[in-house]
Amino acid sequence: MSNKPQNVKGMRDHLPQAMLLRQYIISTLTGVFERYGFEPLSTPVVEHAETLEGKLGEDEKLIYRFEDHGGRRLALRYDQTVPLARVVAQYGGELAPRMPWRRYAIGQSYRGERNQKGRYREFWQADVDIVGSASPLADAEIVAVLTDGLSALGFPEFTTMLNHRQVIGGIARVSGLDEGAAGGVYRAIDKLDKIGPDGVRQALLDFGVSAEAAGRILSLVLLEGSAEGVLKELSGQLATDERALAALDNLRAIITALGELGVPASRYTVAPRLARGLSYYTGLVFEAITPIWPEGAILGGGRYDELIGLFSGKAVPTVGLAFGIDRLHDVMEALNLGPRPATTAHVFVSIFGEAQLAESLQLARELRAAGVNVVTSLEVGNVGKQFKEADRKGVPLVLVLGPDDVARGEVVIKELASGNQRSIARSAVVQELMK
RNA sequence: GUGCCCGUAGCUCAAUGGCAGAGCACUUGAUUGUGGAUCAAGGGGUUGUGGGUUCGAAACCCAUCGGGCACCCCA
Repeated sequence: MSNKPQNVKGMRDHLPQAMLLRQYIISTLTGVFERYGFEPLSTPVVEHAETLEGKLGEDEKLIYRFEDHGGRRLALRYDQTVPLARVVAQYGGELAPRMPWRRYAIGQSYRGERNQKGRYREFWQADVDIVGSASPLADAEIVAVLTDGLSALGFPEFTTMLNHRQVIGGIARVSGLDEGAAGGVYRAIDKLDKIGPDGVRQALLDFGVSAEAAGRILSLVLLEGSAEGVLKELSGQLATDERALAALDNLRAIITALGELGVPASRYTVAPRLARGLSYYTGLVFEAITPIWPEGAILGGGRYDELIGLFSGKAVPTVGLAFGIDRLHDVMEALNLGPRPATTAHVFVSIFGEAQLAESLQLARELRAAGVNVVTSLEVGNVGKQFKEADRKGVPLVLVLGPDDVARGEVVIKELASGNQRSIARSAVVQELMK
């Protein structure tokens, strides 16, 4: 530790190669969010510990807590959702004209888990929420943003699994379970993809669920196929449970709106097995999955109509989702998606010799003023070495202003990848490179 | 948070108790108007860190920091 510095466990450095892709992801998603009229919000990563406490259920043990110099009990934010709730309560009047408020927030959150691939103690999320609307249109719009976002990033294959908290609740109730037992049952169900139907059956029996009830739960949870078909089957099976029927109506309305928003039916399924851990969800829940990332969801979200009311005292219906930037990055890396520039500079301006120094820097200035990313040599002379530097750094173009070129009023532009070079008029260079 | 595996040059790895090495990368030169290929030379290490065992430790033991995997949970 003393000689070789190391990062803090689970907290990662992002070197330029990684950052270029991460910034692409962030700017692409930002573009999608703003096309839907979402507005940016930024809050500190540090909150009062009590702001985060009492919102997350068992996950609270993962919160980073500490005391500051003044003895205040503080915590690093666990997600962007609870801070959003705080902001809505704190600035209610100021935000009122924006309601229903579409807001996005991109930044890091912290969870004290043991890290694994795709799971870090500091991680970035792009969080998108619609605050102050209970309309199924809002739920559908969030799913549409999800679909557009992944499409804009170039994901070829992904599916969003949709479910509703009261469908899961209904399954538990018609199987004769009380609400108290439901939590463990949801967790068992959520593992279906990992442990298989028999594993879930065993887990249910271990929870004390009767064999008959376990069989019934399994048959419901295993339903799949077209969204329409699954909804119809669930309606029959859950006919005695009013809340579940209302939930199914809600899902139908959301799916109808999805169609109107242009989300193709191939992009989503109704999946009764989807539970999701966060305790604050009250309605729609969803997760996007992609076949090449079996480790888990690359994003997830849902409706949480009560969380924001915990601070403000009145219910503020809200639906939202979080893109996991780190997982998106890992998947895109694996699939070779997105642009892969080696560096930010597009043009390397070499400096032939002392006599050409001013002339070369002047050209660089003009290019920058025109919006071209330019790096200049910091060494004067030895053009061969300068070419080597440009090549090593991955800058695509090298400009040479040698004595002969300057005398002719020309500049040599060489494209390193192809090796092609040509000489063009000095006066035309800026125009040429702006293309 | 629990369990298991791992940490040697910038990177990938070798050396299993007895001289710390290779490939790639990097620097310089062959090449004073042009990178990549080739050839030659060179720099680079307290073997993550601290302690212990031993005549002798990269190797064995303990602790610690970091990485990976499975639980758990999730983005």
